[in-house]
Amino acid sequence: MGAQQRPTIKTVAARAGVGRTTVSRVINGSTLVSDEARAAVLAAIAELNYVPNSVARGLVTRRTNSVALVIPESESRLGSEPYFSAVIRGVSTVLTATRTQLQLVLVRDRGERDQLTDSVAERRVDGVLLVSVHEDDPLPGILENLGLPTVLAGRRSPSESLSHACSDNLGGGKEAGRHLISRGRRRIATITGPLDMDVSRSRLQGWRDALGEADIAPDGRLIATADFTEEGGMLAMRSLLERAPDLDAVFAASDVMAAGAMLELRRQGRRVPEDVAVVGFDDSYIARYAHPSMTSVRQPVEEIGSTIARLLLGEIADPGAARQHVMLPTELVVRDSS
Amino acid sequence: MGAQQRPTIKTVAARAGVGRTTVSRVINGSTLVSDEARAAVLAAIAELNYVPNSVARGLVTRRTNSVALVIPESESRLGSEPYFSAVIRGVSTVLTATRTQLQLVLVRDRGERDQLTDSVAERRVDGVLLVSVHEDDPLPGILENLGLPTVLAGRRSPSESLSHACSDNLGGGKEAGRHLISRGRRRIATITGPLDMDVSRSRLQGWRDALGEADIAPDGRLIATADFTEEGGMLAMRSLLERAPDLDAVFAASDVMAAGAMLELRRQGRRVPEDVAVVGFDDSYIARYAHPSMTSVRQPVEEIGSTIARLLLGEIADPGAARQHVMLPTELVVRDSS
DNA sequence: ACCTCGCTTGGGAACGTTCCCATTCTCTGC
DNA sequence: GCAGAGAATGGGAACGTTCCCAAGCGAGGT
Repeated sequence: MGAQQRPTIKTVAARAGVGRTTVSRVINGSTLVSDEARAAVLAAIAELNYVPNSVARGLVTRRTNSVALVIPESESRLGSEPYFSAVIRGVSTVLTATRTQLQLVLVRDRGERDQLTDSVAERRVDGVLLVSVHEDDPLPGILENLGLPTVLAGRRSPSESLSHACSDNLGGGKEAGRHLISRGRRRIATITGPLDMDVSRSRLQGWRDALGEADIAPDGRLIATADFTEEGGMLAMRSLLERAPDLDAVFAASDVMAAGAMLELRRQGRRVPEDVAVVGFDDSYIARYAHPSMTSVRQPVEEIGSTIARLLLGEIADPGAARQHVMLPTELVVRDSS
Repeated sequence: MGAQQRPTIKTVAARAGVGRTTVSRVINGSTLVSDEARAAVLAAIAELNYVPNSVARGLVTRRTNSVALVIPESESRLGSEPYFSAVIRGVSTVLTATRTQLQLVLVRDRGERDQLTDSVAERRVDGVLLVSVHEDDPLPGILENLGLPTVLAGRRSPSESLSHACSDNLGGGKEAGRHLISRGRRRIATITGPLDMDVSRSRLQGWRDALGEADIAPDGRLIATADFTEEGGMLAMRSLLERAPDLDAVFAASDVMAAGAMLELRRQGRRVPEDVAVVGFDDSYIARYAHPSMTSVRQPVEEIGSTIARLLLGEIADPGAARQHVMLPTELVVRDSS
């Protein structure tokens, strides 16, 4: 039972006493069908428990009603990095509403990336969402050449040509800097992400702008680069303390790195926030669970997810349409670490 | 450019000077092809940059090389619940290695679930992975009736008939109980998950067993049920403290609930671990980030993910094979909260 | 020298849809 | 009463692959 031959559009047509085409028209909501024919078809569909075969449909329509969401797993582990989970959630919300399937692709290394482009070339998806792209990432270019609609979460540079949604990283960094200054701090360090990513550069620039506004002279010893991991944040903090032992605040470009920094601060006997104030970025649960709870720049990650999904669906529906760039606001959430 | 007509198997055949079938044979690795024909075909494929159309292939083979991973989003938000991220990671690892696509389905409510069964009926996937099933969940039965290979992470009951992988929840609960007893605690409470889930019942039973071993009389006032959320853990803790103010330890069936419990304990002025020892379950980053850091029962979540993926691929390859049940060991990780 | 067997090969059919087009039927207007 | 328009309908072809089967072609055995 259960596994017997499933009905096709022909079976339905026979049962309803009409032709294949009429059934197809009913399924696809064409108006050029008489009421009685439509009723007969709908009855037959219900009786036979018929569901159209989406693969056969895809062969002729050249549409799969599914999009890929590509997440680079190498650099920031899904799970320890709540950012990705939130993006997935936002994307999924929009896709489910439009009955589009979500193909999740975790890319760990180069080999897997090549597989990905194959899979995309196999026309298994109508479009691609890319998260966390580096400036020199070849993937967006490849996809563009394949003529496949592509939308980014984040951007490769401020002049990004592909459609994308990102948060106001410059503004967020500036807000973090201003906040620390307003708390009376003057030796304010920063831990940035990889500098080949626009997120990192923008947040760094925001921090610089805030310091500039307050006429605090730039000091290279107060800048350390890490890789968005806790371990990296720890090491960066250590290096900062060596080069600038008198620092009294640090702005990290992610909560995870800020958590690593706080670990190192405690290890070296510096109190947070009394000796060193800390501000993170993301406002994930890590900020809430941290001890002391962490001040952090909130970015609307789930909304980024839903936005890129919406942009992609638009681009699939109308490939000729103009590319769109969306920037979402950030917001400082003040807690005990600053 | 880029979007011009993509080559088909016919184009390749013409270019290589052979028939369609020979090209197909080369692609699918048949040995019944002469070396020179194979060489010609491979050359043509390379020159034309040909990639087989997987949709057309799927139409005749009735295989899509993609499986669905279904995650109920309602009860435990992806992201705040690291369990799901880890499962996804494990699943993805195995699938990528076998070039199988992963369709991620977040199910929020009944309506979305119905869509899911439709989508499954449309034959878009070769099999389904279900996470976090409740005892009376209709989905496994529906899928079984559709004749679609189905594998569960976790089980509906100890006599689960479908293939599944789960961790040794009974053993884990027992270990947690024994540990607290070994710390000299005697009034040991527990916060369980929903009792219509086997995970919850098994962990509870393990806790009971441990208490029984130590000849501690059961006491209903020491049991509270929550829903695997932080909020729920908080409320459960409050209720426990009301009913049994003399409790000196609590075992929560998840880290998230344990975190909620710790919050409530602190609010009521009980020190952890001096007044009340706390043990969680999962050993997620929440346990590490908690303050004090949390003792927790580690379960190999990523391995559960890779196991169910492997089981599903096996079942797809050989639908007649016997169902398999895998139980993975847990391990107590002792930290400062106990 | 002929038959047979095994290795290669390629054409036809099928998978289940949608789209194009021709056909039938009905109704309107003169 | 008849031409023409427009609505409704259904058959054929196509989408790009795989599978079935028939056929070509040497070689080896009798």
